[in-house]
Amino acid sequence: MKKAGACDLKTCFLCQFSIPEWIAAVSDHKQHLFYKKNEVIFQEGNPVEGIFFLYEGKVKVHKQWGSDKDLIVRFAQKGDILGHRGLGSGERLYTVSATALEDTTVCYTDMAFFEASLKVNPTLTLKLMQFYADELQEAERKMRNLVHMDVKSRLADALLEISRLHNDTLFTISRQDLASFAGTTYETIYRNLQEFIQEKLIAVDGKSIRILNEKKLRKYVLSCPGLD
Amino acid sequence: MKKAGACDLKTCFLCQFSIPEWIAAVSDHKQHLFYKKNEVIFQEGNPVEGIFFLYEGKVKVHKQWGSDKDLIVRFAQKGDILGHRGLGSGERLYTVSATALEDTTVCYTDMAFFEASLKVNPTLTLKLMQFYADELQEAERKMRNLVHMDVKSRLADALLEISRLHNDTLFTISRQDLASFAGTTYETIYRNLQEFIQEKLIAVDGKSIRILNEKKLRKYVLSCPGLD
DNA sequence: GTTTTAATATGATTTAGATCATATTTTTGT
DNA sequence: ACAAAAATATGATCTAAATCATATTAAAAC
Repeated sequence: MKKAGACDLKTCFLCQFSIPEWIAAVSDHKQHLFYKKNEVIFQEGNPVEGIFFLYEGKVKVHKQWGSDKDLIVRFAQKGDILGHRGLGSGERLYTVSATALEDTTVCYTDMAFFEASLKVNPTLTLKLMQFYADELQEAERKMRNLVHMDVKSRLADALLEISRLHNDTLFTISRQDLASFAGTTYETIYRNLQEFIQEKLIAVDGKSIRILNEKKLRKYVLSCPGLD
Repeated sequence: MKKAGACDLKTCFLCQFSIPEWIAAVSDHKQHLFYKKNEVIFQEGNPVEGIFFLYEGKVKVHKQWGSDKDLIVRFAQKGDILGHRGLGSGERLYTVSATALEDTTVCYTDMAFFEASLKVNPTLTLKLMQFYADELQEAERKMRNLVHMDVKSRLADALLEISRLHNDTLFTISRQDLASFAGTTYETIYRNLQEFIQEKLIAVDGKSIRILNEKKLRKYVLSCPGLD
């Protein structure tokens, strides 16, 4: 991690929903930080120190299991918040890790200042609350998928989600991360990707994946009597 | 559902964190509702109409899958909020169902009034936000458990969680609900309960379960290199 | 109070997907 | 540029847990 100067005071969640009078204070407390690819931004189990707003780059938010297993709960990108789970009422430890998937710039403020900001800016609190509501819904949807959908459908869902995130049918991701995101193993992902390739729903070249037939892919997700 | 008069204006989340001047307005908008055992309080997919505060009884919050499968994402009890997922930015549809597990009294207000309350009472918003943060952490923890723990460990976790909720080592729950909560099938729960009985970690009499050896049960949950 | 319906009990069978094993290719650190 | 580490490829094997099948019992409904 390297410090990377001040921020523009208008892009991030904190600046966007703070009252104009508060921006000066924000300016004093915020700083840009730079993380290079694969660098850990914060680690599950460590004390919560601050909150991060993603400016540039992509980050995976994941829970680790032992030394070699992992579950990616979310991918974050420009505009997203990281470290907000630390605001709960429990122990102040990060319950997830965040790792940069590419070179990443974040805007950072310590938790004390962020909490002061919440007190001063009701709109900020309200927006953050809505953000949580959305994340919770998504987490519960994924929980249900893990229990009731087979791996192929979950992989289809994961591919569509990642594509949506990149706002592009072409994107790059490691099989390992794909496995951790779909809640399965590398080998199973490998095999199911092969099947999707055969069925001409996707095309793969190295680490990059292109979605060729979104409609059919979506059918896999919906093929079950569930709603969505 | 039956209407059941006015509320005491101090027990629920909404009253507790609203400024005194707002309580009169709350009084005009809140009402007690009564649901009997197995009655549906709200249903996944239906438009969000309001928010509920549990006064008495126990409720399961669940996502359905087809007509016969189910995942219980949470049990709610006295003091808990229901229907808050409706505050997200997406479509205003309930993303979960809520069903009374016993005769239940809730305090209800329509969403428009609750949202007005949030605007007027920053503390309320802040507390709700914290509540969400906790729920999100728990949801993600369960996600990880579903992916990385075997059924027996998840059952142990479920039993401990339900016991904690009841604040008692003795509680009553159907095998089916236990299965839906642990993310597995009735048969698998049945078998694993047998094993726990054999190991003298629990005792079962009809639908009631007593935890005999919390420590060993907890070991099952922690037996893996994960943290918690 | 009897008919339906739902929950429980339990063995037998099947299968999706994890694990293991090993070779090859790609990345990354120095 | 080269060694070490990580990611990928792919077949073979194993197993936890789902599914199926069928009694039995308990709870609701009429």
